[in-house]
This record gives sequence, C-alpha cells and structure tokens, in this order.
Amino acid sequence: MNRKLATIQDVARVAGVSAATVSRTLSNPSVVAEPTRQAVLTAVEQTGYRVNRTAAGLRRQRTGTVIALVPNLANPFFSQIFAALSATLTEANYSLLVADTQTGTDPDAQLAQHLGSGQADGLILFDGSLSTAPLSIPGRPPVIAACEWLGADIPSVQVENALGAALAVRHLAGRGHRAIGHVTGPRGNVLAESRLEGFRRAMTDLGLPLRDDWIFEGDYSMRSGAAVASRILSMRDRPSALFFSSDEMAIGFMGAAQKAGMAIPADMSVVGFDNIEVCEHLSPALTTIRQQRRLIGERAARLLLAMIEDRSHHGQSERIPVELIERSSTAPVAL
Amino acid sequence: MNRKLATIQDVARVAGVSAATVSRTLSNPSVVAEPTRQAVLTAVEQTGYRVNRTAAGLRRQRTGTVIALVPNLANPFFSQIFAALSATLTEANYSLLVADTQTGTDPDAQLAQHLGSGQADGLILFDGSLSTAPLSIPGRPPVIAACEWLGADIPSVQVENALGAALAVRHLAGRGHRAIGHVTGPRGNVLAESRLEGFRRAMTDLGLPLRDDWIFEGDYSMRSGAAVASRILSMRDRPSALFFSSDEMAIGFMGAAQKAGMAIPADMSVVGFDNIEVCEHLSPALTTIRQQRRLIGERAARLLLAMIEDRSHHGQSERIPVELIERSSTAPVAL
DNA sequence: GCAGAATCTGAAATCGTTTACAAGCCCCCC
DNA sequence: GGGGGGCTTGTAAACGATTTCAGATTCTGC
Repeated sequence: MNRKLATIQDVARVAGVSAATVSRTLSNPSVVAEPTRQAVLTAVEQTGYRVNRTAAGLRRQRTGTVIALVPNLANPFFSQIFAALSATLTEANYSLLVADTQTGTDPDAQLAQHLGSGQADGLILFDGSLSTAPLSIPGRPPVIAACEWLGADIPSVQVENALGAALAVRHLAGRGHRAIGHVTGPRGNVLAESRLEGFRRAMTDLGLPLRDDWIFEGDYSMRSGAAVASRILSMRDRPSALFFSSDEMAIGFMGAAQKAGMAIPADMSVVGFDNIEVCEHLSPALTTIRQQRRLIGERAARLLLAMIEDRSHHGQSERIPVELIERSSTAPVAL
Repeated sequence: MNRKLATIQDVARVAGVSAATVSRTLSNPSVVAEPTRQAVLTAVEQTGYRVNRTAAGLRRQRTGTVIALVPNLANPFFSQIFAALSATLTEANYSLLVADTQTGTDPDAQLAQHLGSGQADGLILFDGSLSTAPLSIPGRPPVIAACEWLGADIPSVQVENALGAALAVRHLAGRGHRAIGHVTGPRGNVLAESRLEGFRRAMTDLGLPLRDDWIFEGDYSMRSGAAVASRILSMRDRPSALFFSSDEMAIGFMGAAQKAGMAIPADMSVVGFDNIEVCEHLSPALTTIRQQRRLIGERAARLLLAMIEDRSHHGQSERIPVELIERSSTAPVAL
C-alpha cells in the first residue's frame, strides 16, 4: 500500500489556496473566481483527489447511502428491483447498500442498528415481517416499505396483489374452469395472505367452489411447487387448474408434474405470479400475473428520495398495477 | 422528524462519565471498571444509542463497507453470490454496497471514484472489462476480481471455465456426438473467451471437427439463446449437440426449439453452464456445468477480508472447481 | 508508611470535510 | 475622500466518534 489518499489539504497546498476554497470549487464553483477555480481544478487533477465521502458525510449530516433490507438476498426476484433502485439512486448521487434480514442477528435488532447508526439517509424494507418497534427511535432516517408492507403509517410501494389473484381466477373461469386450486406463499407472509384473500374473494364472486383441500401452502420456492405436484398427483379428485402465488412454485410444479406424465395445459392449467424472465421460455410458456419489478424499484427510490429531500417521514404510497400475461400453460377445461 | 439520534455525548451525560469512557465501554469493555461499565450500558439502553458509523469510520480509517461492482445488477446470476458475500461480510461486521458499472457515468470513472473516495475498505470487481488504470491511484483500498478477472496482479476468485467446457464436450462425445456446436457469450468477455478456448481445445483433443458455422455468438441472455434456435432450425446441416456458455441461453434455445417442434434431447442434446436453480425443474431438466456461486461469494469475501486485515494488495487467488450435472437434456446421438 | 506499579478515567487531539463568519480588496458614487 | 456594497478568500468551528497521554486513585510489597 503506497501512501495515503490525497486529502483536500494536499490539493489546497498544491493550488496555493485554503481548503475552504477547494471545497467551494468542488461543490459550489460559481462563488470562486475563475483563475482560482482553474488552479484548484488543476491541482485536483494532479493529485487525483476525490472528496472523502466519510468526512463529507459527517460534516453535512447525510451519507448519500440508502439501505435495502431484503428477506433473502439469494432470491433472484430482487435482481431487477435492485437494478432499477441502483439506477435511480445513482442518478441522484446515492449509493445502494443491501442487507439480508435473515443473516446475522435478529432481524429487528438489525433494523434498529441500521436506523440508529446514521449509516444511511433512508431505508427500503422489503420484509413485511419486521417489527415496527425500532421505527420509534428519535432522529431516525425516513423509511419506506416495498413489495411487502408493515403498517399504515409507513409509506409503501405495493403491487395490486388481490387484483392479480382475481385476474388469474377470472382468466381460468373464463376458460370454463370451476375446479381451481391455489398454492399460497408461506403462512403469515403479507403477500401470500392478500393473494389468498384475492383468490377467495374472486372465487366466491364468480360462484365457484372454494375447497380447502385445494389450497396448498408453499414457500415461493420451486421445490415447494414440486412438492405440491406430488400431492396433487396422489389425489383422486383434482382441480383442473392451479393458481400459484409465485412463478417459481408454478415452475417447480410444472417440472415435477410433466416428469410424472401430466400434460400441461391439457390435464392442468397453471397460472403463476411475477412474470419472471424465464416464464416466456418454458415449455409450455407460463401464463402469469405480471409484476413490474423495475417499476417497483424506480418508484421506491423516487419515493424515498423525495422523503429524504423533505426531511419527512411521510410520503405518497403507490400501487403498481398488475396485468395477466396469457401464454400456453392455460387452456379451456377438458370436458 | 423528531430530534436527532443520540450521540456519545448524550450517553456520557446520562451516565455521568466522559465520552472516552463510553467509547471504551463499547469497543474495549475490559479496560473499564465494572460499575462504570454498568452505568454506561444502562445509559446506552436508555438513550437508544448506537455508534455513528460515519464518525467512527472517519476516526479509525476504515468504513466497514465493501463494494461489489457488477456489470449488470439485474442479472440474477449474482443473487446467490451476493447472499454469500453478505453473509460472510456480516459475520465480520462489514456491510455490502452494490453498484452497477453500466449505470451512470463511464465505468472506469466510477471505479476510480469508488477507489478514491474512501467509501469502502475494499472492492470486488465482477466486471472483467474494467480498465486497470484507476488501480494505480496511491492509497487505494485492496481490490480483487471475482468470476471475471483483469490481470495477473490483481488477486481473483475464478471458476475453472476451460475445464467446464471440456467436461461438457467430453460428456457429449461420450454419448457418441461428433457434431457439437457452441454458443458463446459476448465476444471479448473473458469468460466467453476461455470457455470457447476450452471448447476448442477439448474438441481437437478428442479429434472432433471444429466448424466455425457451428459456433454462435450470444450474450448470455435467454433471448439470444432463442435467436440461436431459429438460426439452427434453418440450417440444413446441423450439429447434434450444443454447448451453451450460460444456462440462460440454453433455456432460451430449448424454449424456442421445442416450440418449433424440435425434440430435446432426441433431436438435439443441450448442455448449459452455471447450474442456475431452474435447470432442474425444466422439461427436460438441463444438463449443465455447475458453478458454485455461493462458494464464489464466500471465498471472494474471505480473500478480500484477509487483504483488508493485512493492509495488503496481494492475496492468494483461488479457483473454484466445476462439475458436470447430468440431467435429461442430453442423450446418446441418434443414428 | 512509602515507592512504584497497576488500574481507571478524562482532556484534548485527531480523522477530512463543510460552512458561518469575518476580513480584505476593489469599485462606485455621492 | 470616504462609506457602502460586491466579490473572493481564509480562519476556525463544527460533525461524532476514537485514542493518546497524563493525571488520579488504589494496590502491592517491603
């Protein structure tokens, strides 16, 4: 390791001015005289100086960092969201710090830590199971929820989950299906619950039978979808269509079911939720509810940035619309 | 926004001690007397104090942050790597900052910025196309490359790419295939090049014909795999097997090919690269080269942490082994 | 009972910026 | 010629921690 990074003092010395002038040249050039400005810029070039974000962050009370707290970093669902978040934040000169609520200590302690350590100017929570207790600490930065949500008083960016479920049901019903089953996310998860609720309501609204033994609990993973397949295959009285609370589960189901000789959509129509990229490339291509992940990320970033700007804990929650993408995994019911 | 976050001074006041003592209690408890320690801890509890990472970072010259610089955050390939990185870093009390080289300004300027701003104690570069020029700035933190690589003098964690390609070729050759094609990643990408090189060498070693018109350029995406399908379908003289430089491309190919009526593996054997989660759930399940992404993340984190610890720019590069996972997308060649 | 060591604590310097304040300078106009 | 007002610039005080150094106190052994 050579020496140390150049500091503002180094630049000041080289340019023959004070540190204050260097700082001004960099952050508010219009107030410094042209020749001085040039001298400073040359010195900056020469020394390779860049402002130390830590020091600057300490002085102005902002770090230029936003934390995204997700329940599971390994979940590829977040990739696109991160990309959009990062793009929008970068535009506004912010950095994105990611953390996983499931690693390390207790999730709520982690939230408290992130809130209290002045490490970020704002937080985006993607985990609806976090406690709201840490949010009461005084002087904390603004916080929003995205995808999942925590309570009415924290602004959020959500998707029309119940509507998505209804779209799926209506699509299937429109093709003559009456025996429709549903595979939920993990019990207690807010998304799982509202999609289930949407499913139930849509079924009743359409006068279709709601059978408890056709409602399966999954955990959003492909594996859990595959597990449902074996349960379904062993049933005498099966639904003719299944609506899954995630594409992953639908994919896991289709893989296992096809391997066991079930034809999709001939023997079973399948609808997923999310519209992850692979859906379109499967055989058969998966009919699903599109959730615009890039939009979620972008809107969340904008919402949070606005709150940071306003030094406010309140903001305009948003709902991202969903739509059904019809592909080849659904067909009219066999007679 | 209520008031402000509690500072060490607040705690000191409440506990009736000096700030120095509070600091010691928190970072080096053994040197402070038991009753004082208790008083401080109670005061900490009472005020909800957490040490301000920015201030602490400024004083000790370390931020407790590591930056991962990736070519495309939206690529789900990185999810598992991030998860492992984050887990390992969290264990060592570091945070993970992610940034995308493709967003914002010129990638190299971005690298220079991250290196010079003292924002992180270390960087992990996942983008092999970055210039090494910024790495010469004095006082910069340690840097490693992962997956892709930049030059001999920067430590890296790599996968046995050429070997992976060879495994794929041998697997196919072992099933009687002689007409084997390859779909590469984007020209110039180091991974694409070394897998292509591995493919070529393995083919010649086995005495199989290397035909340029059976080498297709892709960009790792499903879409590009699908594009290859239409080209292949229009060919009179086709290979009987294809090795893809990414699972995504293989998936895109299979989807498009199957839709066009091609049977896999009967009409075409397919091997991917990566072993992303969905491979196992496809129909047919995709034979592929397994790349242990969690291991990459973990090793990269450990390597970088060791270098940070040692204040060194040098470290022990690692190679992660690969293995072929045989599934159902490959079959003996049809006679 | 006292020197010297051991233990504990606080004052103050420091990390690298930003920014309020004041001072210097030049110009203009009465 | 002097007062007032713009421009520029520098000085110095923050920001909130950590850590060195030294002082105060207690302990130990003779």
